[in-house]
Amino acid sequence: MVEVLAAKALTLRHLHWIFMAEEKELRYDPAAIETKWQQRWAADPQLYAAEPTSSGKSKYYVLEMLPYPSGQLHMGHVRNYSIGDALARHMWMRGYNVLHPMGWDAFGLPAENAALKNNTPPREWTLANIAAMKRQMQRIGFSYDWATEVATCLPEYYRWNQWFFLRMYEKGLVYRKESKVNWCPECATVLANEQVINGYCWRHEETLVEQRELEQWFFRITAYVQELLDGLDKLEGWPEKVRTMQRNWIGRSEGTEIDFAVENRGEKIRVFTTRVDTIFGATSIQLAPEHPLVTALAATDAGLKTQVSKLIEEQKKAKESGDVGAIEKHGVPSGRFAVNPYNGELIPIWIANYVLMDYGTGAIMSVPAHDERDFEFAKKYAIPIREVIRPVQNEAETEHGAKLPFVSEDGVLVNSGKYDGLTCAEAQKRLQEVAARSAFGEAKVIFRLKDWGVSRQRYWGTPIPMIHCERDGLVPVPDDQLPVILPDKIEITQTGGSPLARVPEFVHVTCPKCGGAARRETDTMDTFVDSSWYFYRYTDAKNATAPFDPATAQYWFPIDQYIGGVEHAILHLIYSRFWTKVMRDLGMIKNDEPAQRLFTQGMVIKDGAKMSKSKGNVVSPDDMVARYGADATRMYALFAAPPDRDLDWQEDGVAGVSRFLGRVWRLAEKYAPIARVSERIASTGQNGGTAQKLLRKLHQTIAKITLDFEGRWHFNTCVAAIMELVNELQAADAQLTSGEVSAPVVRELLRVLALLLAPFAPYLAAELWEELGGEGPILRAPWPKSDPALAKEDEIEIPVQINGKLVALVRIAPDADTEAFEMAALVDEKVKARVAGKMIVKVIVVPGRAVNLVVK
RNA sequence: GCGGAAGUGGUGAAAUGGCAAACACACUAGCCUUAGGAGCUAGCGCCGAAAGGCUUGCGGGUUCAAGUCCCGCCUUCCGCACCA
Repeated sequence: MVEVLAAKALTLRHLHWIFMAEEKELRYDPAAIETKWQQRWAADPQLYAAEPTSSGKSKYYVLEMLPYPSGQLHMGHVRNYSIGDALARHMWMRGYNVLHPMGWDAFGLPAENAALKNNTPPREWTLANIAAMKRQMQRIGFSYDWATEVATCLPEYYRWNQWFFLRMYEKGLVYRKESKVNWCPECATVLANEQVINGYCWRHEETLVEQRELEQWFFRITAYVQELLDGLDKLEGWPEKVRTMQRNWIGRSEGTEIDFAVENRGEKIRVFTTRVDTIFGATSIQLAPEHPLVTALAATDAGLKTQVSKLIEEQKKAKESGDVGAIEKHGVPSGRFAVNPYNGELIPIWIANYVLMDYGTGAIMSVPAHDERDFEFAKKYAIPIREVIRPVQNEAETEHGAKLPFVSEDGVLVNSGKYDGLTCAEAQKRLQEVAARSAFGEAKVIFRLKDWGVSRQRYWGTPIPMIHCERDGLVPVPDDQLPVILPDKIEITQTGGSPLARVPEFVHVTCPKCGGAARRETDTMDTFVDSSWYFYRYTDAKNATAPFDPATAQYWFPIDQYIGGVEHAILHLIYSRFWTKVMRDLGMIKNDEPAQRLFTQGMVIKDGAKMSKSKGNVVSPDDMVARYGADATRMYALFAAPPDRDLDWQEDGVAGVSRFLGRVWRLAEKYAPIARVSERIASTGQNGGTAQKLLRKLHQTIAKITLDFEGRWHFNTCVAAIMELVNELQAADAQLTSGEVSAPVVRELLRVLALLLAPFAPYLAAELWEELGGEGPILRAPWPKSDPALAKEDEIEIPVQINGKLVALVRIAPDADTEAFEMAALVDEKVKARVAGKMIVKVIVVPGRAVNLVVK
């Protein structure tokens, strides 16, 4: 009895299976198609490999920013990589030698946090995440050459960070100095700026981050500051926004430094000003609370000391809360006076909380009449306000003086002794000359950009290859002892500075110079070091004797197209420009800049907000791929908005793209047999209007998409154009089925459709290509060429306007002459009716576009 | 405050100075059916029964013609900010 029931159940299940199988024939099944092709592609490691530099083809290096291996791709990645992948595939089809690599920015704090939380070693956690994300990328079908894969946490990679560090040390581009760092007392460790959120620790919402002085390693990026600034003008392939952000970050400022002697003391105060022309209006000197002179004065004055530490405290708090501009201006008089070198005037020296020690000289001359902040401060403390610049434009205003503070440089000097009457610009020049001649000042350019602090008191990063010896001081690790391996066995805790300092086997070494006992540096490098040169490593990823081969790098560089998020506009993109210049000066490369063109894609948002766990609006790529397929997911990412704009993720939209791909698939299923017939039966050459119409649309679509890839990158309209083409094919079902459209034309239509889809929906394109009997991988098939003759319309509809208002549409050949256009417009019934009884003053014909009648 | 970008249907959006709303989503109606996250057909900016009129943040301007160019303003987003 049991057996009978079992047999029956089996039969039903069997029937159901057959039934499902039949249904599958009619149904687009992305999972089946994509699994099949994923396996085939995985079995062909050469598919996405670049050819040797001797290939003779033009090279094209397309690069997407490498991800941090968090363990999960997010939609931002999918969008970024879908853009790059479409471009790479297109360039392959255009016959270029394409380098399209991927890697992992694998060092960083999250691995240590995960280690704490899950008791998993950072290395293990990171490598597992890399494996998981690589699987995701392969599932989506991105065309990376995995043979050049780079993971920055592996010794094969980070040994070259150390190597570069030593080369830069030799060139004086690495140095050590005391510096302020963010310190979380709860974590008992240093935090990166990004880990300080409104002055609080990112892990301890209630803990204020402190500033501490520590010995830190620095890269002398300021040695290249002017070149980094000037280079921006030449980076025409970079978004203006990014160039502007970098200019602001570099913050070049031209001005003058002037020494003010301190009355009754031997010292001088050096101030920086961009407005030396206003110096006769200086009615006080303002010092930063941490200025050395203030420290000296406070040392012998307990009362002053208390007040100054209050100012420092205020400044610190403001800095921590991230709202420095909102601080209430506050200061104390030092009781001392300074001498204005131009006129010998004695002016009081104050100490103010709005003056910063780390900009300029930490001291300013205060000119209340011509500076907003000085004005506010002078009002508060009743410091004299002396007007020394009068506006030139307005006579009436000049007589009574301008409204103060008058900050414009569009004026002439007054109350300035022999300089009266000069314009601001003239005065600046003259006053600088005088200062230089009398040796109390000079013209000076200062920058906001500071040297790059690279020390991190953390475990999961590149060990800094230096040794501290009591006899020999700082000793670099010799090249033949590289890499300094990051020890595996380590206990990660949240307390007590550099974790490496607690690994005795790591710390204790013999000094390479004297052979005596010495200690290793236990700080590791900022992870931005890793990402500053990784794209050079891709060109020669397996090199065990050098970071890369210069000749190979020279072939591939500069990167033709770099694609990533705008959040890297400053740090990563300045550091990697700096690194490129350093490598150039080391003689390793010839290019001055890493990337010819940069594209910054928009964010992926959902319900009007950036996707984030806390908002609960995260859409998982895995989920999308499982429901709609990889093709639909990535094609939606390109279709929903132009790539540079923010994209609002709407799942219904993905479903729509998936339905579209289903239509394409069914279309191919239906007509592929007809298309294949053409291989055996000669073309009759008899194609009616429908065939012509379809071919016209086809060639228009080719032209549109080709053009877009060449610069505009509006892939959303490319996808729309393919949809229009498919809609037309579908509307011509009767003619396609009946044979009215000949088999060779059907074949051509489907073949080109597959080619056009290849950059956007590579799985389906490969499937169609195979079904149509295409030769080799579609990726290597030549990109179709648009035939202008076939694309041309024989008749177009153009608007006829009367006084700029649309009144009729007339049909006419697009290449008809001006008279024909005018005639066509004038004979139209609607036009006649509107013109009747009036006078045509003028007829404007824009051939091929419009006719406008000016009528009275 | 400085710098940058953007404002178009119910939604995502499209439009070399020349028919505003292509392509899609959602919605409505109908058909088909293996009742599906399926397919097909049609409709779908606003007002209006229709004819027709109106419509690209607001106000000006240039032009035969402006979503597009120019001037002023408003709003939103992003970056920088007591930078001397």
